[in-house]
Amino acid sequence: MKGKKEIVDLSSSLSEIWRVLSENERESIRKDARFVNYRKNEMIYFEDEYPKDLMCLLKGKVKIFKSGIGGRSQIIRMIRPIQYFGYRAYFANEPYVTAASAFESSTVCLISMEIIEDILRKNGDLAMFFIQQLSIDLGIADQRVVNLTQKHIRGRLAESLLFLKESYGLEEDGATLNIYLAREDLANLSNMTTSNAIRTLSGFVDERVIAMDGRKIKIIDEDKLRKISRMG
Amino acid sequence: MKGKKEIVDLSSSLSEIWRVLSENERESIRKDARFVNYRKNEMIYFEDEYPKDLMCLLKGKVKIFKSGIGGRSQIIRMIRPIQYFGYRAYFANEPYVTAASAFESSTVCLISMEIIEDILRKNGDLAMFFIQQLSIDLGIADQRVVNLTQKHIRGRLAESLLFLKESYGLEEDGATLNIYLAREDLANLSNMTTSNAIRTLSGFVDERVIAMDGRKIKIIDEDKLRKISRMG
DNA sequence: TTAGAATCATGTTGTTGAACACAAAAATAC
DNA sequence: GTATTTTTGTGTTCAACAACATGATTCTAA
Repeated sequence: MKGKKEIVDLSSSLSEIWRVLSENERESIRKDARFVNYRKNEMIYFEDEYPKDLMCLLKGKVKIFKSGIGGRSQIIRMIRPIQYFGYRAYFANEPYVTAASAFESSTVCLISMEIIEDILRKNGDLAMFFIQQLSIDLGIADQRVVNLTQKHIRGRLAESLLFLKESYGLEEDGATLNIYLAREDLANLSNMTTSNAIRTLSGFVDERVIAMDGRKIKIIDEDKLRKISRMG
Repeated sequence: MKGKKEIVDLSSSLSEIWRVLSENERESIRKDARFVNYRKNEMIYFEDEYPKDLMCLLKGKVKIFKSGIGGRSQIIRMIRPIQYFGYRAYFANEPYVTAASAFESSTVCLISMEIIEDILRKNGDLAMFFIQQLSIDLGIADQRVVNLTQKHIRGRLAESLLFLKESYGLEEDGATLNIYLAREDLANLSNMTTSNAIRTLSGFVDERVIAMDGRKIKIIDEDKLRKISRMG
């Protein structure tokens, strides 16, 4: 019935929740699932909109951000493939308090939250999946409050670089971050101005902690980076 | 079987979860529920401990905090009676990343998390209760990241005062905050040093936004306080 | 019981350093 | 070749910190 372009294999794409579902449950999700492509920098949802769908990133990179005081934006989290997002606001019964945009060309699978809620009310394993995700994210958010408020500028930037490494990994050379961020995005991730991101990055290059080539960032001395992240 | 001192009525004390439970489920909770009193400033749990129990504050006030860089502590949230806490770490399968202490003499009801997990895997309503709580808290944490990092010192303090009003209400005079915090705690809540909390509070008194008498804080001009909180 | 000691919370001030705004140049992308 | 991004420099603001003063409370030993 739905478009024929869905070559995507749901069972492997949504693996984490697929595992815990019955055949019936899978069927109702199959019927509803939609796939949407977003171009680089395209908005996926906006602050204050009402959430309707669970989203699972299949391909690409997505940033979740908030516009703060004077429109200054703060990146809250970054999403990588096979991560779910967009469900918090629905569960809290609120409009989105964040916005999401495709950081690079991305594919997202959408599933109606109402269907998900129906299923999880009967399926304890699925309920536990969301409880666990939310609990992990809440722990990260609590840690982030302390990191962003108490660490100094170098520590915050070092931490962001390590976070990007954990999230998206490295390229074949085993050193270059597998994501190319504008200085401005790096700044929004680390709670600093673009100027300071640039200055501090240059500092790291001088100290031979990283190397840069345009937006490519190579981690030279990860131990030292960790030390900076802990101390400053 | 259990101590006779439990005059506490579980059905009204745990009302929010009690409503959604079957008689069987209630019985297994009744059998396990324990009541513990904590004196002012006594620790309830410590960072890095393993979580075992769901906690429900029945009486008193509790603060959840993290020790950050150089032992500087950051208050993450404040708990008021009939709020649940202590479950996040269990669900995330982690040791506590925060600590909790009684802010004043408090009574807590403890229920084994294993029992709770067993029940919620079969009871979709209970599962939704925790999903909703976690979702709300995660939204607050995201907002908090922006508030604490982007607002200026006056805005952060103003926000904390309004938060305390929302959380614990006012005394009979309709103006005095129904919680007496040390300047240090106020500072830890607002991400500033004790000196700055004192300085900024004095400023608010000069501007006739609040009045102070020791630890008592009277909100004189709530509109102005809101304006300060919004503007930064 | 009370004078004094010790401790802690509160309040004040000056200094220092960090981070920001602004501006303007250089490099790069489209 | 125009626009955007990146880079560097300068002056200013702001908040952390240290050092210190004061007052309240608790403890203790005569």
